[in-house]
Amino acid sequence: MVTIADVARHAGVSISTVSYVLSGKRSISADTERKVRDSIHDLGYQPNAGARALASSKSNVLALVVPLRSDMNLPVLMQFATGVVTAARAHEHDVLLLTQDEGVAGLRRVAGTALTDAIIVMDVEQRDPRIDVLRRLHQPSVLIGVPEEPSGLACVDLDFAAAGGECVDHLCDLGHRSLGFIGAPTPVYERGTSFARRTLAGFQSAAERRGVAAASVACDPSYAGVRDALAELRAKTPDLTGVIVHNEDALAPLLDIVQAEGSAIPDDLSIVAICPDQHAQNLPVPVSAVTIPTEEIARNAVEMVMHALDSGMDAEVRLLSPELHIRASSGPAPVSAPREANAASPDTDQARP
Amino acid sequence: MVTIADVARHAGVSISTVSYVLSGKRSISADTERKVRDSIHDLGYQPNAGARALASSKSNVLALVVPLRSDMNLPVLMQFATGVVTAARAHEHDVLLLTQDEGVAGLRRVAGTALTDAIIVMDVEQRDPRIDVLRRLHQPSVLIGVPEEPSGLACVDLDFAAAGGECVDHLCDLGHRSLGFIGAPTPVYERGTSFARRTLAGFQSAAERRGVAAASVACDPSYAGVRDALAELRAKTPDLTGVIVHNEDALAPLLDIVQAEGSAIPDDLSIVAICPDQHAQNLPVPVSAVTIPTEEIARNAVEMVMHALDSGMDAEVRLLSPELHIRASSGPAPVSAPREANAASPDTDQARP
DNA sequence: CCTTGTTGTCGAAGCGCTTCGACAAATTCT
DNA sequence: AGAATTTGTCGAAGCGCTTCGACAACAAGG
Repeated sequence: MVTIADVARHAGVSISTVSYVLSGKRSISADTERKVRDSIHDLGYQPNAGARALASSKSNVLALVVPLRSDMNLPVLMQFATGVVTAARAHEHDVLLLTQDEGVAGLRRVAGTALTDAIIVMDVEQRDPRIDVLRRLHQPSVLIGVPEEPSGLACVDLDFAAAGGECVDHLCDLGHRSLGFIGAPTPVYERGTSFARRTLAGFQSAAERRGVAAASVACDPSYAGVRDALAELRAKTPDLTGVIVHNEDALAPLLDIVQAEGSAIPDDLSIVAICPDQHAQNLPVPVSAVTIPTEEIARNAVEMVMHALDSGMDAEVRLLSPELHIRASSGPAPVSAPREANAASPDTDQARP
Repeated sequence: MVTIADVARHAGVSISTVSYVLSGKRSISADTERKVRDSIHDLGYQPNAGARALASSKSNVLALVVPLRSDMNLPVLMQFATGVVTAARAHEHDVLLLTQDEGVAGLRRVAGTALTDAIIVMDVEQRDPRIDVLRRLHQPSVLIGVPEEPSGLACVDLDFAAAGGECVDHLCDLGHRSLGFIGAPTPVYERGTSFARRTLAGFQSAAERRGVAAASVACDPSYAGVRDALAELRAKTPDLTGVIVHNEDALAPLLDIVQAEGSAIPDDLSIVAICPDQHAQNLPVPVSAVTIPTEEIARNAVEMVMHALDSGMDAEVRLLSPELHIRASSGPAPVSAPREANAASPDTDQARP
């Protein structure tokens, strides 16, 4: 193994000089710098991470906590994770992967042993037991998601409430007066998962604002689940003409089911989704969707971490604006009710779920 | 920050004694051990990872390289990743996430700086440029997947060739004489991705062994892609009655398309998949499938790494036996050809793609 | 010309831990 | 009983790096 001492000897300078060439923390003459860099290159020197961490109290490693729940959408998580890694590498940092099931102990461990410099947490719940721990930790942290009480914490996320609202507005602008919302599986709401609740709230308040009928259901990621969800929605809102889907796994089944019953999209039923863009495109009917910009969220999270690391933490809640991409799945509301429903009272403001 | 010196003082012993209590590398009297453990607990001592790594030349961190390709199935990768983390934690190790796009440089970096103790690489290609680097690295590594020339390397994977064969056997045992294979997207094969090629090879040789007609196609993960793939398969093998799908994203579309054209599953067409079990279940028709045991593969990979770490590397290729779960999507071959096809010559051994 | 800075380099003191050799004390063997 | 082990503990030497203070050498200011 080549050490900094080897480089110093080879270059005919002192160890500290080599170190300063590497860190740039003191000025070095052009001549010396060249000699040192040549030696580094010739010897193939790579500084030892452990020694560095010990001496500088910086590990240059970020912890990333990913949920391990079967009801989470894995592709989205994976996109986040790789996005975080890519962004972190751009700032000379590496990423340590932690799973949810280590829970609070995992956070304490990586921070307490100084394995990492900072922590990024995904899939935050409204009242998450981890946020108290994070506040106390002597290590900056950034949440992807927004808890009920975000004071003192840095958070990034898509503005899911606005996203829900934007979908409602889009459909209302097309003349729809009766909307349904297909959400995540029930446990996701019961846990108080931040993004799921915020979208639903955004949907509901926008529907109220626009004065349209609105109903919402949770939905299991199976064909049966989607079938039930759609049936329930229609029971609650008989003249349903527009559905907003915030559930990646429900999208494909929904399209099938609707098609199988002989309804046309968007002529009989308009569909708008909230999901990664790529997902909305590769479906038999390209689906209008509010993009979940996973990469951008990841990049923001890393930038906030880096900022916290060198200028001290500030408790910012950064919500990215939603962006609606209109495709073939949404269109003008049908003139008469699409099914046998009573088209008489189109804007009965329905009960919320 | 509490250091080992604080603990030693608090317990009234020397630093080395505390260290030996922690490592168990020398015998300690029960009395001393208790005192030390109490002090550790009272002070909330957590050893500094960097110092440890420096002194012991062990970082207790594993690198995991995940592919970042859009044509890879993300859920499967995510399952691998969490499986590796969970298994690693059971052995007191953490996992550093590297993405493919750092390539060979990433491997050199983590090994050269002693950031990690060992490397696990996913999505290996037949002639992967990384394997040469891995061989030279002074750090053990385990591949998930099997390259063309695995000598000197440790590899784990599902026995995809056997999996392909098992699917063929299952269908042949049910009386099918004309089989199709729907594979990954074309680029996956072009890259020489290990698992994709091995499955295809297993399919082909089993079909030959059983003397049945067989055709295979690559398939894009979109409805159009699947539609084309099915059409191509039927063109090559007119009296097709059984399809083997090695492409998670093609499964749901395929079921739709078949259903939409009025064919019954499995009465007109049997379908067998190679994918994670969970995926095969949550479909409108539960699909017979050879499980991809992601967690078990991950566990094996970590165990091989651990073994290499304390007993030296041995270049084992460990292939896990496939396990077929029979569900509703596969059944006896129809007595007459299902479509307008010529049922005359059922075992024309078709050309391979 | 002497002070006052600047600039570039060096030596040495850690950072917190592991581990080796030493060595009393306790145990076992002749 | 004395020699030979074994057991439990300690001191100290690193591991490879960062960083602080010191200090020549040289430039600029009065």
